[in-house]
Amino acid sequence: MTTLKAVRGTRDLLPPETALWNRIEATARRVFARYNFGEIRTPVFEDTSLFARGVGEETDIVSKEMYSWEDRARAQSEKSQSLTLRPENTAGVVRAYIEHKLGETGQLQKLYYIGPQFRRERPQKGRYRQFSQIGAEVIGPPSAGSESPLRDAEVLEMLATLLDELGITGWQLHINSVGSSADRARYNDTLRAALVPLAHKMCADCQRRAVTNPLRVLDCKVPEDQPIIETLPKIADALDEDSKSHFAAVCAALDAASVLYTRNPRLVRGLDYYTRTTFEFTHGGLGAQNALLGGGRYDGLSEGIGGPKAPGIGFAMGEDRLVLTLQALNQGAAPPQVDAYIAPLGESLNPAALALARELRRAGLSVELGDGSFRLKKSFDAADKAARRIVILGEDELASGILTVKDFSTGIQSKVPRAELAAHLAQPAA
RNA sequence: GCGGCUAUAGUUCAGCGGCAGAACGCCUGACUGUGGCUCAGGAUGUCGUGGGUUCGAUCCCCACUAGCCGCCCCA
Repeated sequence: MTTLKAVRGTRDLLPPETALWNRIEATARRVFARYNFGEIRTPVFEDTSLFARGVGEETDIVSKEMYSWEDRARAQSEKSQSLTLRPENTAGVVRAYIEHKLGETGQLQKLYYIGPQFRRERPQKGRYRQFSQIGAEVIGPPSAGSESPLRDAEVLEMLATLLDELGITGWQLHINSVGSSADRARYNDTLRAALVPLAHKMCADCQRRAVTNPLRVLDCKVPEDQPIIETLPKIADALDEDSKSHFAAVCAALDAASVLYTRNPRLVRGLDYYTRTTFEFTHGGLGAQNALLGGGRYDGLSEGIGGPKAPGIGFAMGEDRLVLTLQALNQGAAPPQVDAYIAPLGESLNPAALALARELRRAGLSVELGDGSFRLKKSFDAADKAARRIVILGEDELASGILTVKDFSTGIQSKVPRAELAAHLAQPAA
Protein backbone atom coordinates (compact mmCIF):
# COMPACT_ATOMS: atom_id res chain seq x y z
CA MET A 1 0.00 0.00 0.00
CA THR A 2 1.40 3.36 -0.94
CA THR A 3 1.61 5.81 1.89
CA LEU A 4 -0.54 8.89 1.60
CA LYS A 5 1.12 12.25 1.26
CA ALA A 6 -0.08 15.83 1.18
CA VAL A 7 -1.11 16.46 -2.42
CA ARG A 8 1.15 18.35 -4.76
CA GLY A 9 1.54 22.01 -3.94
CA THR A 10 0.07 21.63 -0.44
CA ARG A 11 1.92 21.12 2.80
CA ASP A 12 1.65 20.75 6.54
CA LEU A 13 2.74 23.51 8.86
CA LEU A 14 4.26 22.24 12.09
CA PRO A 15 5.55 23.78 15.30
CA PRO A 16 7.63 25.79 15.83
CA GLU A 17 6.92 27.36 12.40
CA THR A 18 3.25 27.77 13.22
CA ALA A 19 4.26 30.11 16.02
CA LEU A 20 5.72 32.43 13.39
CA TRP A 21 2.49 32.27 11.38
CA ASN A 22 0.53 33.16 14.48
CA ARG A 23 2.84 36.07 15.22
CA ILE A 24 2.41 37.40 11.67
CA GLU A 25 -1.37 37.14 11.85
CA ALA A 26 -1.55 38.69 15.30
CA THR A 27 0.62 41.60 14.13
CA ALA A 28 -1.58 42.13 11.08
CA ARG A 29 -4.77 42.10 13.14
CA ARG A 30 -3.27 44.57 15.62
CA VAL A 31 -2.20 46.99 12.89
CA PHE A 32 -5.48 46.68 10.96
CA ALA A 33 -7.42 47.43 14.16
CA ARG A 34 -5.49 50.69 14.60
CA TYR A 35 -6.68 51.75 11.13
CA ASN A 36 -10.27 50.75 11.97
CA PHE A 37 -10.49 47.73 9.71
CA GLY A 38 -12.91 44.92 10.58
CA GLU A 39 -12.52 41.29 9.66
CA ILE A 40 -14.57 39.65 6.92
CA ARG A 41 -14.70 35.91 6.32
CA THR A 42 -16.05 34.82 2.98
CA PRO A 43 -16.57 31.22 1.78
CA VAL A 44 -13.61 29.29 0.47
CA PHE A 45 -15.58 28.46 -2.71
CA GLU A 46 -17.83 30.60 -4.84
CA ASP A 47 -19.79 30.43 -8.05
CA THR A 48 -17.26 30.16 -10.87
CA SER A 49 -18.76 33.08 -12.74
CA LEU A 50 -17.79 35.44 -9.92
CA PHE A 51 -14.14 34.95 -10.81
CA ALA A 52 -14.74 34.79 -14.54
CA ARG A 53 -16.49 38.17 -14.43
CA GLY A 54 -14.52 39.74 -11.60
CA VAL A 55 -10.92 38.71 -12.13
CA GLY A 56 -11.20 38.50 -15.92
CA GLU A 57 -11.91 35.68 -18.34
CA GLU A 58 -8.62 36.21 -20.17
CA THR A 59 -6.35 36.24 -17.14
CA ASP A 60 -4.10 33.25 -16.52
CA ILE A 61 -5.73 32.73 -13.15
CA VAL A 62 -9.15 32.19 -14.65
CA SER A 63 -8.18 30.55 -17.90
CA LYS A 64 -5.88 27.89 -16.53
CA GLU A 65 -5.28 28.03 -12.80
CA MET A 66 -8.63 27.53 -11.09
CA TYR A 67 -9.82 24.55 -9.11
CA SER A 68 -13.33 24.24 -10.49
CA TRP A 69 -15.88 21.45 -10.44
CA GLU A 70 -19.46 20.88 -11.38
CA ASP A 71 -21.57 20.57 -8.23
CA ARG A 72 -24.14 17.93 -9.09
CA ALA A 73 -27.85 18.61 -8.99
CA ARG A 74 -29.69 16.77 -6.21
CA ALA A 75 -33.08 16.87 -7.89
CA GLN A 76 -34.37 16.95 -11.43
CA SER A 77 -35.56 20.49 -10.94
CA GLU A 78 -32.21 21.66 -9.58
CA LYS A 79 -29.54 22.83 -11.96
CA SER A 80 -25.96 21.82 -11.46
CA GLN A 81 -23.62 24.68 -10.68
CA SER A 82 -19.99 25.34 -11.48
CA LEU A 83 -18.08 26.09 -8.28
CA THR A 84 -14.48 27.21 -7.77
CA LEU A 85 -12.06 27.33 -4.86
CA ARG A 86 -11.27 31.01 -4.52
CA PRO A 87 -8.02 31.94 -6.33
CA GLU A 88 -8.03 35.34 -4.59
CA ASN A 89 -10.29 37.08 -2.13
CA THR A 90 -11.11 40.52 -3.51
CA ALA A 91 -13.90 39.26 -5.76
CA GLY A 92 -15.52 37.45 -2.82
CA VAL A 93 -15.33 40.54 -0.63
CA VAL A 94 -16.94 42.70 -3.31
CA ARG A 95 -19.63 40.04 -3.85
CA ALA A 96 -20.38 40.14 -0.12
CA TYR A 97 -20.41 43.97 -0.21
CA ILE A 98 -23.05 43.83 -2.93
CA GLU A 99 -25.05 40.96 -1.41
CA HIS A 100 -25.34 42.62 2.00
CA LYS A 101 -26.00 46.05 0.48
CA LEU A 102 -23.14 47.55 2.47
CA GLY A 103 -23.18 50.52 0.10
CA GLU A 104 -26.58 51.48 1.49
CA THR A 105 -24.96 52.28 4.82
CA GLY A 106 -23.31 55.22 3.12
CA GLN A 107 -20.17 54.40 5.06
CA LEU A 108 -16.77 53.50 3.76
CA GLN A 109 -16.20 49.77 4.34
CA LYS A 110 -12.75 48.82 5.60
CA LEU A 111 -12.44 45.05 5.62
CA TYR A 112 -9.54 42.66 6.07
CA TYR A 113 -9.24 38.90 5.65
CA ILE A 114 -6.77 36.16 6.41
CA GLY A 115 -7.19 32.81 4.79
CA PRO A 116 -6.33 30.14 2.24
CA GLN A 117 -6.54 30.69 -1.53
CA PHE A 118 -6.07 28.13 -4.30
CA ARG A 119 -4.38 28.21 -7.68
CA ARG A 120 -3.39 25.24 -9.78
CA GLU A 121 0.09 26.44 -10.73
CA ARG A 122 3.40 24.64 -10.90
CA PRO A 123 4.63 24.66 -7.29
CA GLN A 124 7.86 26.42 -6.38
CA LYS A 125 9.35 27.84 -3.23
CA GLY A 126 6.97 30.56 -2.07
CA ARG A 127 4.33 29.46 -4.54
CA TYR A 128 1.92 26.76 -3.44
CA ARG A 129 -1.40 25.51 -4.73
CA GLN A 130 -2.96 26.25 -1.38
CA PHE A 131 -1.50 29.45 -0.06
CA SER A 132 -2.57 31.94 2.54
CA GLN A 133 -3.15 35.59 1.92
CA ILE A 134 -3.62 38.50 4.27
CA GLY A 135 -5.50 41.26 2.53
CA ALA A 136 -7.69 44.27 3.03
CA GLU A 137 -10.15 46.30 1.00
CA VAL A 138 -11.44 49.86 1.31
CA ILE A 139 -14.65 50.14 -0.64
CA GLY A 140 -17.80 52.24 -0.62
CA PRO A 141 -19.97 54.67 -2.53
CA PRO A 142 -18.13 57.67 -3.98
CA SER A 143 -19.96 59.93 -1.50
CA ALA A 144 -18.06 58.15 1.29
CA GLY A 145 -14.76 59.23 -0.22
CA SER A 146 -13.90 55.84 -1.68
CA GLU A 147 -12.28 57.40 -4.75
CA SER A 148 -10.08 59.76 -2.81
CA PRO A 149 -6.33 59.43 -3.38
CA LEU A 150 -6.05 59.81 0.39
CA ARG A 151 -7.42 56.25 0.71
CA ASP A 152 -4.69 54.91 -1.58
CA ALA A 153 -2.00 56.67 0.38
CA GLU A 154 -3.44 55.55 3.71
CA VAL A 155 -3.45 51.91 2.63
CA LEU A 156 0.15 52.18 1.43
CA GLU A 157 1.22 53.91 4.62
CA MET A 158 -0.49 51.16 6.63
CA LEU A 159 1.38 48.50 4.69
CA ALA A 160 4.70 50.20 5.28
CA THR A 161 3.88 50.24 8.99
CA LEU A 162 2.81 46.60 8.96
CA LEU A 163 5.99 45.40 7.24
CA ASP A 164 8.07 47.45 9.67
CA GLU A 165 6.27 45.98 12.68
CA LEU A 166 6.66 42.48 11.30
CA GLY A 167 10.39 43.08 11.33
CA ILE A 168 10.81 42.96 7.56
CA THR A 169 13.70 45.22 6.67
CA GLY A 170 14.76 46.17 3.17
CA TRP A 171 11.38 46.14 1.47
CA GLN A 172 10.75 48.30 -1.59
CA LEU A 173 7.49 49.90 -2.66
CA HIS A 174 6.82 50.31 -6.37
CA ILE A 175 3.79 52.29 -7.50
CA ASN A 176 2.27 53.20 -10.81
CA SER A 177 -1.01 54.28 -12.32
CA VAL A 178 -2.63 52.28 -15.09
CA GLY A 179 -5.43 54.81 -15.50
CA SER A 180 -9.06 54.11 -16.21
CA SER A 181 -10.01 50.93 -18.02
CA ALA A 182 -10.41 53.07 -21.16
CA ASP A 183 -6.91 54.52 -20.68
CA ARG A 184 -5.57 51.06 -20.24
CA ALA A 185 -7.22 49.68 -23.36
CA ARG A 186 -6.02 52.66 -25.38
CA TYR A 187 -2.46 52.27 -24.10
CA ASN A 188 -2.54 48.56 -24.87
CA ASP A 189 -3.36 49.37 -28.51
CA THR A 190 -0.71 52.10 -28.66
CA LEU A 191 1.90 49.76 -27.28
CA ARG A 192 0.97 46.96 -29.63
CA ALA A 193 1.29 49.32 -32.59
CA ALA A 194 4.62 50.69 -31.36
CA LEU A 195 5.99 47.17 -31.02
CA VAL A 196 5.23 46.11 -34.57
CA PRO A 197 8.48 47.51 -36.06
CA LEU A 198 10.56 46.76 -32.94
CA ALA A 199 9.60 43.29 -31.78
CA HIS A 200 11.83 41.41 -34.20
CA LYS A 201 14.86 43.00 -32.50
CA MET A 202 13.81 41.70 -29.10
CA CYS A 203 14.00 38.38 -27.24
CA ALA A 204 11.79 35.47 -28.19
CA ASP A 205 9.52 35.99 -25.20
CA CYS A 206 8.97 39.62 -26.12
CA GLN A 207 8.17 38.77 -29.73
CA ARG A 208 5.39 36.58 -28.41
CA ARG A 209 4.28 39.09 -25.76
CA ALA A 210 4.16 41.86 -28.34
CA VAL A 211 1.20 40.07 -29.84
CA THR A 212 -0.44 38.27 -26.92
CA ASN A 213 0.14 40.66 -24.02
CA PRO A 214 2.02 43.87 -24.91
CA LEU A 215 1.96 45.16 -21.32
CA ARG A 216 4.16 42.22 -20.32
CA VAL A 217 6.94 43.43 -22.59
CA LEU A 218 7.52 46.16 -20.01
CA ASP A 219 8.40 43.45 -17.47
CA CYS A 220 11.11 41.89 -19.63
CA LYS A 221 14.35 41.32 -17.74
CA VAL A 222 16.62 40.62 -20.73
CA PRO A 223 19.36 43.31 -20.62
CA GLU A 224 19.59 43.71 -24.41
CA ASP A 225 15.91 44.62 -24.59
CA GLN A 226 16.08 47.43 -22.05
CA PRO A 227 17.14 50.22 -24.48
CA ILE A 228 14.23 49.34 -26.74
CA ILE A 229 11.79 49.26 -23.84
CA GLU A 230 12.96 52.73 -22.82
CA THR A 231 11.81 54.08 -26.18
CA LEU A 232 8.29 52.67 -25.92
CA PRO A 233 5.35 54.96 -25.16
CA LYS A 234 4.84 55.48 -21.41
CA ILE A 235 1.54 54.66 -19.81
CA ALA A 236 1.75 57.96 -17.94
CA ASP A 237 1.27 59.73 -21.27
CA ALA A 238 -1.86 57.72 -21.97
CA LEU A 239 -3.64 58.73 -18.77
CA ASP A 240 -6.52 61.16 -18.77
CA GLU A 241 -6.30 64.32 -16.65
CA ASP A 242 -8.31 62.84 -13.75
CA SER A 243 -6.06 59.82 -13.45
CA LYS A 244 -2.94 61.98 -13.67
CA SER A 245 -4.02 64.29 -10.88
CA HIS A 246 -5.24 61.36 -8.80
CA PHE A 247 -1.83 59.72 -9.03
CA ALA A 248 -0.06 62.98 -8.25
CA ALA A 249 -2.22 63.33 -5.13
CA VAL A 250 -1.36 59.81 -3.98
CA CYS A 251 2.34 60.58 -4.33
CA ALA A 252 2.00 63.92 -2.54
CA ALA A 253 0.31 62.25 0.43
CA LEU A 254 3.01 59.56 0.60
CA ASP A 255 5.68 62.27 0.52
CA ALA A 256 3.97 64.10 3.37
CA ALA A 257 3.89 60.91 5.42
CA SER A 258 7.54 60.13 4.58
CA VAL A 259 6.72 56.77 3.04
CA LEU A 260 9.51 55.83 0.64
CA TYR A 261 8.48 54.58 -2.78
CA THR A 262 9.65 54.24 -6.35
CA ARG A 263 7.54 55.28 -9.31
CA ASN A 264 7.69 52.34 -11.66
CA PRO A 265 6.03 53.13 -14.99
CA ARG A 266 6.49 49.49 -15.98
CA LEU A 267 4.43 48.08 -13.12
CA VAL A 268 1.39 46.48 -14.68
CA ARG A 269 -0.62 43.93 -12.80
CA GLY A 270 -2.18 40.79 -14.11
CA LEU A 271 -5.75 41.19 -12.94
CA ASP A 272 -8.21 42.86 -15.25
CA TYR A 273 -10.01 44.81 -12.56
CA TYR A 274 -7.18 47.16 -11.62
CA THR A 275 -7.59 50.84 -12.43
CA ARG A 276 -5.47 53.87 -11.59
CA THR A 277 -3.14 53.10 -8.67
CA THR A 278 -1.26 49.81 -8.72
CA PHE A 279 1.51 48.85 -6.34
CA GLU A 280 3.80 46.10 -5.22
CA PHE A 281 6.04 45.61 -2.20
CA THR A 282 9.07 43.51 -3.08
CA HIS A 283 11.91 41.94 -1.18
CA GLY A 284 15.13 40.33 -2.36
CA GLY A 285 15.88 36.78 -1.36
CA LEU A 286 12.60 35.36 -2.61
CA GLY A 287 14.00 34.34 -5.97
CA ALA A 288 11.62 34.69 -8.87
CA GLN A 289 8.77 35.19 -6.40
CA ASN A 290 10.07 38.53 -5.20
CA ALA A 291 6.68 40.15 -4.62
CA LEU A 292 5.62 40.18 -0.98
CA LEU A 293 2.30 41.74 -1.75
CA GLY A 294 0.48 43.47 -4.53
CA GLY A 295 -2.64 45.47 -4.96
CA GLY A 296 -4.33 48.40 -6.49
CA ARG A 297 -7.49 50.32 -7.09
CA TYR A 298 -10.52 48.68 -8.71
CA ASP A 299 -13.06 51.40 -9.38
CA GLY A 300 -15.19 49.33 -11.74
CA LEU A 301 -15.17 45.87 -10.14
CA SER A 302 -18.48 46.13 -8.31
CA GLU A 303 -20.34 47.27 -11.40
CA GLY A 304 -18.53 44.62 -13.41
CA ILE A 305 -20.16 41.88 -11.38
CA GLY A 306 -23.59 43.49 -11.27
CA GLY A 307 -23.35 45.73 -8.22
CA PRO A 308 -23.64 49.46 -7.58
CA LYS A 309 -20.85 51.92 -8.25
CA ALA A 310 -18.40 51.16 -5.48
CA PRO A 311 -14.80 52.22 -6.10
CA GLY A 312 -12.23 50.54 -3.90
CA ILE A 313 -8.60 49.84 -3.25
CA GLY A 314 -7.03 46.80 -1.72
CA PHE A 315 -4.07 44.48 -1.53
CA ALA A 316 -3.18 40.88 -0.86
CA MET A 317 0.03 39.75 0.77
CA GLY A 318 1.39 36.22 0.45
CA GLU A 319 1.69 34.92 3.98
CA ASP A 320 3.95 32.07 2.85
CA ARG A 321 6.35 34.66 1.45
CA LEU A 322 6.31 36.73 4.62
CA VAL A 323 7.31 33.59 6.50
CA LEU A 324 10.16 32.86 4.06
CA THR A 325 11.38 36.43 4.22
CA LEU A 326 11.34 36.54 8.01
CA GLN A 327 13.16 33.22 8.16
CA ALA A 328 15.77 34.56 5.74
CA LEU A 329 16.17 37.57 8.04
CA ASN A 330 16.78 35.15 10.93
CA GLN A 331 13.52 36.04 12.56
CA GLY A 332 12.13 32.56 12.40
CA ALA A 333 10.50 31.13 15.48
CA ALA A 334 12.73 29.48 18.05
CA PRO A 335 11.36 26.53 19.99
CA PRO A 336 9.45 27.92 22.96
CA GLN A 337 10.74 27.59 26.51
CA VAL A 338 8.21 26.78 29.17
CA ASP A 339 8.46 28.24 32.69
CA ALA A 340 9.06 24.91 34.38
CA TYR A 341 9.65 21.21 33.80
CA ILE A 342 8.38 18.93 36.55
CA ALA A 343 10.47 15.83 37.10
CA PRO A 344 8.81 13.18 39.28
CA LEU A 345 11.26 10.66 40.75
CA GLY A 346 9.64 7.29 40.30
CA GLU A 347 6.37 6.31 38.77
CA SER A 348 4.66 6.40 42.17
CA LEU A 349 5.16 10.18 42.11
CA ASN A 350 3.36 10.63 38.78
CA PRO A 351 -0.07 11.40 40.29
CA ALA A 352 1.44 13.98 42.63
CA ALA A 353 3.30 15.48 39.66
CA LEU A 354 0.09 15.95 37.74
CA ALA A 355 -1.47 17.64 40.76
CA LEU A 356 1.50 20.00 41.01
CA ALA A 357 1.42 20.73 37.28
CA ARG A 358 -2.28 21.55 37.51
CA GLU A 359 -1.61 23.93 40.37
CA LEU A 360 1.10 25.78 38.46
CA ARG A 361 -0.72 25.86 35.15
CA ARG A 362 -3.82 27.27 36.84
CA ALA A 363 -1.55 29.97 38.22
CA GLY A 364 -0.78 30.90 34.63
CA LEU A 365 2.59 29.22 34.20
CA SER A 366 3.56 27.13 31.21
CA VAL A 367 4.61 23.71 32.43
CA GLU A 368 5.99 20.56 30.85
CA LEU A 369 5.41 17.36 32.74
CA GLY A 370 8.07 14.66 32.73
CA ASP A 371 7.54 11.07 33.75
CA GLY A 372 8.58 9.14 36.84
CA SER A 373 10.00 6.33 34.76
CA PHE A 374 12.76 8.61 33.49
CA ARG A 375 16.05 8.58 35.27
CA LEU A 376 16.84 11.99 36.71
CA LYS A 377 19.63 12.47 34.19
CA LYS A 378 17.20 11.99 31.36
CA SER A 379 14.76 14.40 32.98
CA PHE A 380 17.48 17.05 33.23
CA ASP A 381 18.35 16.52 29.59
CA ALA A 382 14.76 16.96 28.48
CA ALA A 383 14.16 19.86 30.86
CA ASP A 384 17.21 21.77 29.67
CA LYS A 385 15.87 21.74 26.12
CA ALA A 386 12.29 22.64 26.95
CA ALA A 387 12.27 24.79 30.07
CA ARG A 388 13.93 27.60 31.98
CA ARG A 389 13.78 25.72 35.27
CA ILE A 390 13.35 22.18 36.52
CA VAL A 391 11.25 21.30 39.56
CA ILE A 392 12.20 18.02 41.19
CA LEU A 393 9.45 16.09 42.93
CA GLY A 394 10.72 13.11 44.91
CA GLU A 395 9.52 11.44 48.12
CA ASP A 396 11.38 13.99 50.25
CA GLU A 397 9.84 16.95 48.45
CA LEU A 398 6.35 15.48 48.61
CA ALA A 399 6.62 14.76 52.33
CA SER A 400 8.17 18.10 53.31
CA GLY A 401 6.34 20.34 50.87
CA ILE A 402 9.70 21.95 50.03
CA LEU A 403 10.51 21.52 46.36
CA THR A 404 13.88 21.46 44.67
CA VAL A 405 14.18 24.00 41.85
CA LYS A 406 17.15 24.51 39.58
CA ASP A 407 17.51 27.48 37.25
CA PHE A 408 19.24 26.51 34.02
CA SER A 409 20.51 29.96 33.15
CA THR A 410 22.29 30.47 36.49
CA GLY A 411 22.86 26.89 37.54
CA ILE A 412 21.58 27.84 41.02
CA GLN A 413 19.57 25.19 42.85
CA SER A 414 17.24 26.16 45.65
CA LYS A 415 14.57 24.84 47.99
CA VAL A 416 11.18 26.50 47.58
CA PRO A 417 8.08 25.94 49.73
CA ARG A 418 5.16 24.77 47.65
CA ALA A 419 3.09 27.82 48.56
CA GLU A 420 5.76 30.12 47.06
CA LEU A 421 6.55 27.96 44.06
CA ALA A 422 4.31 29.68 41.49
CA ALA A 423 5.61 33.12 42.43
CA HIS A 424 9.20 31.86 42.34
CA LEU A 425 8.78 30.35 38.87
CA ALA A 426 7.08 33.47 37.56
CA GLN A 427 10.26 35.50 38.11
CA PRO A 428 12.17 36.04 34.89
CA ALA A 429 15.27 33.96 34.49
CA ALA A 430 18.33 35.76 35.83
C1' G B 1 1.56 23.85 -19.39
C1' C B 2 7.25 24.02 -20.99
C1' G B 3 12.76 23.34 -19.86
C1' G B 4 16.80 21.95 -16.34
C1' C B 5 18.57 19.71 -11.65
C1' U B 6 17.44 16.38 -7.70
C1' A B 7 15.22 12.02 -4.64
C1' U B 8 20.02 7.26 0.31
C1' A B 9 18.95 7.12 8.32
C1' G B 10 14.75 11.61 12.25
C1' U B 11 17.81 15.93 9.68
C1' U B 12 21.81 17.65 6.32
C1' C B 13 24.35 14.92 2.86
C1' A B 14 28.60 11.47 0.92
C1' G B 15 28.89 6.93 -1.84
C1' C B 16 29.58 2.51 -5.20
C1' G B 17 27.54 -2.61 -10.98
C1' G B 18 29.01 -7.17 -5.70
C1' C B 19 27.78 -6.91 3.04
C1' A B 20 24.38 0.47 3.26
C1' G B 21 28.04 5.20 5.01
C1' A B 22 29.42 10.19 7.77
C1' A B 23 28.01 14.29 10.71
C1' C B 24 24.29 16.11 13.81
C1' G B 25 20.18 14.26 16.47
C1' C B 26 18.24 9.78 19.22
C1' C B 27 18.93 5.48 22.87
C1' U B 28 22.15 2.94 26.73
C1' G B 29 26.13 3.15 30.12
C1' A B 30 30.57 5.40 32.73
C1' C B 31 27.50 8.68 36.94
C1' U B 32 21.64 4.14 41.96
C1' G B 33 18.53 12.07 43.31
C1' U B 34 21.57 16.38 39.01
C1' G B 35 21.63 18.50 32.52
C1' G B 36 25.26 21.24 29.38
C1' C B 37 31.52 19.10 28.39
C1' U B 38 33.91 14.30 27.74
C1' C B 39 34.37 8.98 26.88
C1' A B 40 32.48 3.94 25.56
C1' G B 41 28.69 1.28 23.17
C1' G B 42 23.87 0.87 20.24
C1' A B 43 19.68 1.44 16.68
C1' U B 44 18.89 3.95 12.52
C1' G B 45 16.90 2.53 6.16
C1' U B 46 11.50 -0.95 1.25
C1' C B 47 18.53 3.75 -1.13
C1' G B 48 10.94 7.94 -3.96
C1' U B 49 7.44 4.23 -6.95
C1' G B 50 7.01 0.79 -11.08
C1' G B 51 9.33 -1.55 -15.07
C1' G B 52 13.86 -2.84 -18.09
C1' U B 53 19.29 -4.27 -18.90
C1' U B 54 22.49 -7.67 -15.98
C1' C B 55 24.71 -13.76 -12.98
C1' G B 56 23.76 -9.58 -9.71
C1' A B 57 20.96 -2.68 -9.76
C1' U B 58 20.80 1.96 -4.40
C1' C B 59 24.21 2.75 -8.83
C1' C B 60 22.99 2.05 -15.84
C1' C B 61 18.22 2.84 -19.03
C1' C B 62 12.78 4.10 -19.36
C1' A B 63 8.25 5.71 -17.23
C1' C B 64 5.74 7.76 -13.16
C1' U B 65 5.49 10.66 -8.64
C1' A B 66 7.40 14.53 -5.70
C1' G B 67 10.77 18.63 -4.50
C1' C B 68 13.94 22.59 -6.11
C1' C B 69 15.47 26.26 -10.05
C1' G B 70 13.97 28.91 -14.40
C1' C B 71 9.86 30.20 -18.08
C1' C B 72 4.64 31.53 -18.42
C1' C B 73 2.02 34.12 -14.72
C1' C B 74 1.60 35.76 -10.00
C1' A B 75 1.09 36.85 -3.62
